Amino acid sequence: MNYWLMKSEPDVFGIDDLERVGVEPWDGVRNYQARNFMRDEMKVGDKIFFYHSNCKEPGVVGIAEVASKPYPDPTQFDPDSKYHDPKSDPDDPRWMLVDVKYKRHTKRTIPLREIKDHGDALEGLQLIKRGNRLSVMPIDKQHWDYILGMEKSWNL
DNA sequence: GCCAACGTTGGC
DNA sequence: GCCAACGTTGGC
Repeated sequence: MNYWLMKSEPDVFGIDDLERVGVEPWDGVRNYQARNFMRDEMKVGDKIFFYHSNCKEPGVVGIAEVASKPYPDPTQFDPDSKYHDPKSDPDDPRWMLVDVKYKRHTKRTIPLREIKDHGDALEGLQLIKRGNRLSVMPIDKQHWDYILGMEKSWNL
């Protein structure tokens, strides 16, 4: 069992949207490192922190789960999609994705601000490394448990 | 809206 | 293969 964090902008597709649709193909990822995680390492049933980025209060807002094996991102072949990639060969697709399934909202938003305040316990967490821009990243089990524990504690 | 950090592109 | 230019991410 692997643990992940996936970012999404709530203005575009937030945790409420995921709850509404239930399962969502995680399309539009155009970063090789993030793709490699989805293509090579994700397994059905892996746990995901759903993270809101680029918004008023960035942080973990929910739990999701990997719901499919990797398969080619259809938007790469769609000329009308903003994710269209004319250089991708249909016989050897460049971009792969997995389906993501809603599990639940966290009891509260666990803000990035607060996660950073626990930097000692969360040493090595990619999310709080300098200049981090990865939209899909692995999380150590111990970090997963620690952050999950924060959803119930309102004091720092 | 600003801007630092980072990935990608393309000329050479 | 180098690296400057450019575009994007994402916190603040």
